[in-house]
Amino acid sequence: MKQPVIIPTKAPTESEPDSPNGKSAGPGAGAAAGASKGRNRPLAVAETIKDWIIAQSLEPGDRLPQEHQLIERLEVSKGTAREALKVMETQGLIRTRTGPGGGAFITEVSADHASALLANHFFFKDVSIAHIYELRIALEPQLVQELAPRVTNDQIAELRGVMSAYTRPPTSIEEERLQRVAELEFHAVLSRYSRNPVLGFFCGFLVRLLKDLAVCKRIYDEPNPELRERGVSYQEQLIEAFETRDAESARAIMEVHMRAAQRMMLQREAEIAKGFLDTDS
Amino acid sequence: MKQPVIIPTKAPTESEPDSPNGKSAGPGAGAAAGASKGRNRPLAVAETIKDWIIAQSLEPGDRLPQEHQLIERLEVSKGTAREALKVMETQGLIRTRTGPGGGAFITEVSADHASALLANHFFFKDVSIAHIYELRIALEPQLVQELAPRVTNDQIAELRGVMSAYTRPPTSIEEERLQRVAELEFHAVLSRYSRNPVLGFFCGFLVRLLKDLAVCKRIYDEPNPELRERGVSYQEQLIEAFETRDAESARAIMEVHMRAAQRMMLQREAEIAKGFLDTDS
DNA sequence: TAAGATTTGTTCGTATGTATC
DNA sequence: GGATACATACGAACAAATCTT
Repeated sequence: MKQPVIIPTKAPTESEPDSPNGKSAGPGAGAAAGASKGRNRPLAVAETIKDWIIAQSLEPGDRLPQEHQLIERLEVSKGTAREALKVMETQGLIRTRTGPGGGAFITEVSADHASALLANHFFFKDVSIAHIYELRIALEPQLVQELAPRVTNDQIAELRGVMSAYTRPPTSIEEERLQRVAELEFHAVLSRYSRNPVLGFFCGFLVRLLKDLAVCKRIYDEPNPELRERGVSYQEQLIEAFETRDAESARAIMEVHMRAAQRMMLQREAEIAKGFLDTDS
Repeated sequence: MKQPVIIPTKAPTESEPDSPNGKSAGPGAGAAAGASKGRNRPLAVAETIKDWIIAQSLEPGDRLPQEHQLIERLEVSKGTAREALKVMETQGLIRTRTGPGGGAFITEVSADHASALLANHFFFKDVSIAHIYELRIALEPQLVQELAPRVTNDQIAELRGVMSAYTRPPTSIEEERLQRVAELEFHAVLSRYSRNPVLGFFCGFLVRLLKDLAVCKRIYDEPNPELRERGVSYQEQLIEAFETRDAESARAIMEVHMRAAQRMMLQREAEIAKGFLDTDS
């Protein structure tokens, strides 16, 4: 029983009234409503198509009308229709295929795609390691607490599989870096198991943000055997708690783990910052 | 000191993973160089333009080259260039203006825009009131705890202004609904004050999600004087805690408030569901 | 107020690449 | 390999918006 909870709606267009001229109406205003004739911008066309999707309760996998049919029914040119489809493709709502039987198909917006779009929002902001860990400490214990009572044996096996990538000490710097990434993958997998889609997405996004940030700041460039060992130890404890379906202890383990990781990451960040000051310009 | 923390990244396309050039790629390098003819998709063009932005450290407000210049330098047709710009506009990275001195300008991706894009990801998922409140309980107390010691008098005044919209009992059903929305606005404003951009965004997004969901489920359609009074009372207490810069009590107040609101929303949700079962087919 | 310049926005006709049969 | 159906790409001409004079 699919329930579309959110009305997609809403183009970003007219956000800021920073231009003080009281220009009114124009094609920009209420374009989406009466898209039958005349002023049709691609965004309005995209909204109209979305309305169709909602009205007809189309689901992922369903196909949209063909390009030339869209052009007919929307009374727009090919270029405009293409731009509208491009908008929807960028939003992750459709995918197009060429060839017979091809066309635009509705797709679920994957977490990956949504993360990439969301990451743009933080591009010009100053996100720090501290910010991310503040949230991981608040959310990941909650995540494993809810997971523990209902985690399946298959899931536990998958987690063990991820862990197997870094149970052995690394033999090279490159392997060290890969192990760090795999360690983060453990948490990414955890977040995918969440029954709360929002919680799962938030946790997964934080991991992604951390990965970008860590790589960007080269925090993973140098070995840190202590962090690795403690990380593995905590994750093994967590698996044990999962096996006994012990929610409370899973939560406690994750909380301790997160706080320890936070301390170490911040310390490392500070060291690197100092290093830059010493050696750099 | 702006620090771009994230590599912007990532088209969803599955076809051609172009050259894995790092962030230090020059303007010339990239997709356009190799494929002057034939193989140039708008997405690749958009990525190339993003690479330019990074390489030249362009910031919000800066202007991109004009359309015809892009066409020249990228060796693509007008339609393709336009589609590429449309992609970036959809992602919220640029805004275009017509007329002399017009063109494509780099913009920060607003929280509103990012929220709208992210909401698409949850469109086909079953997000419930319970899911949202689980996260609000985890995050909003954290938010006000960090806010309390450093909240400004202006901010307190703004919060009072928002509250003034619903301190009086509503005189009509319509006013009742507007008051509920204003009450949510209180939390949206709070989230904007956060020094942690990720925490702020998460809290704001939850409010948005809740608003859509509540409207969708008609939870706000019927009066609920108890919820209103308790909400106002809690918010007044919170303002008091802000005035004394008491972080701990701000956190405690918000936690109690969130749990109370959760109980009431879930109860209301259940009632409505029952009502549907009774009256509906 | 009005005309002109500049730049994006839209449309159309046509050609080409690509996947299926 | 050929035919078909479909998206993808190109370029010229026109329309609309906005700034300047």
